[in-house]
Amino acid sequence: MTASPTAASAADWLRLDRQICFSLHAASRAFNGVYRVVLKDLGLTYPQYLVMLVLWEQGDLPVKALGEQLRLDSGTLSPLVKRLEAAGLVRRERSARDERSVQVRLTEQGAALRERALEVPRRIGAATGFDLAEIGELRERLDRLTSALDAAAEEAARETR
Amino acid sequence: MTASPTAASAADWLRLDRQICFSLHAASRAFNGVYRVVLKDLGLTYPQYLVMLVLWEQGDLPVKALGEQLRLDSGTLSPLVKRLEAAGLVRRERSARDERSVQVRLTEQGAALRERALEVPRRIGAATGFDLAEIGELRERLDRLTSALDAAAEEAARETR
DNA sequence: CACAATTTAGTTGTGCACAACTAAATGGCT
DNA sequence: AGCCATTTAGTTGTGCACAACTAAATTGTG
Repeated sequence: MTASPTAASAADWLRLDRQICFSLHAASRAFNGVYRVVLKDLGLTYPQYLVMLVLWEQGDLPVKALGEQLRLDSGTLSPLVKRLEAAGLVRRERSARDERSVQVRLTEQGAALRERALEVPRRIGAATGFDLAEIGELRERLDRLTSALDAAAEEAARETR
Repeated sequence: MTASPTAASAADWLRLDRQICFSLHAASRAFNGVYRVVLKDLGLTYPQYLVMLVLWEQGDLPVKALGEQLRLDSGTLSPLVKRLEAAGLVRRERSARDERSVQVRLTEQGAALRERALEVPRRIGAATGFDLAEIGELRERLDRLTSALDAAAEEAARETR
């Protein structure tokens, strides 16, 4: 198996895999890191900021809808939203019509926080040196990658079954 | 930039921020997800796989060097490496020359796992539909983003001090 | 109507990321 | 030599991600 072409190219792929895995992993953590610093002033973590962004944009939503928007399940969202509630930014209210559903509502304080959050993208964007076109292109590529990966996960899971 | 700069453009940036934040966050988790499925056979998590990739490529390393390669600190690596040890894939040995340092060594079993891991990149890569050039380009962009973000985090941290 | 299947949140347990801290060994400096 | 700063791992605590599970309400079907 030493000098055979299959083994060599498989090893090359392993090296490439290390590179791309690492790049994405590092980028994600770097992103998280810079937001952590900027969001510290607002008292938000990065995932909490994502939730607030959705609420600011779309108004009050049930946990279910939040999870769909952000692709997060209740195991992640339930405690996160509770922490937002503890911070006084949202209220959780059982829907009267469907008692299974919990509506997440911005409080005055939560809505007001948006004003301060308007600063955030400027502080990030300005410093990264990426212009709008580049951001858009990167985003398009990442979304394409995500779709492909989701499909691949489906495929891989099917193989295992 | 539009003619009316302040409120409208800040809100626009907030919306863009939501989009790019979400795209990267989602891509990272999708990546994690597809690897989770594929790595299940090997009994590895994604970060554990990253550590093993470095060890396969570069041989035994102290925890310090692993952390530098992967930009992970001891708070993450110490328990992770312990779990790899518990799985029989590595041994941890205090260096005789410098008793502060802990050398992470592949066991026979750990080295042997590489053979099975050679399958992994093919299973991922084939399914994503990205060719080598695209992977390279994406990687270059992500690395540039990471550098910029690291610099931005430095900058932001300096502002706060 | 009765009851099984589905939907919606929440809980529990495992692992990762990171900040803040501790402990021990080392190296440098006077 | 003596001491202090640095280096290297490890520990503790908080929060996120996700799998597997539970509980309760709702919906669909015979």
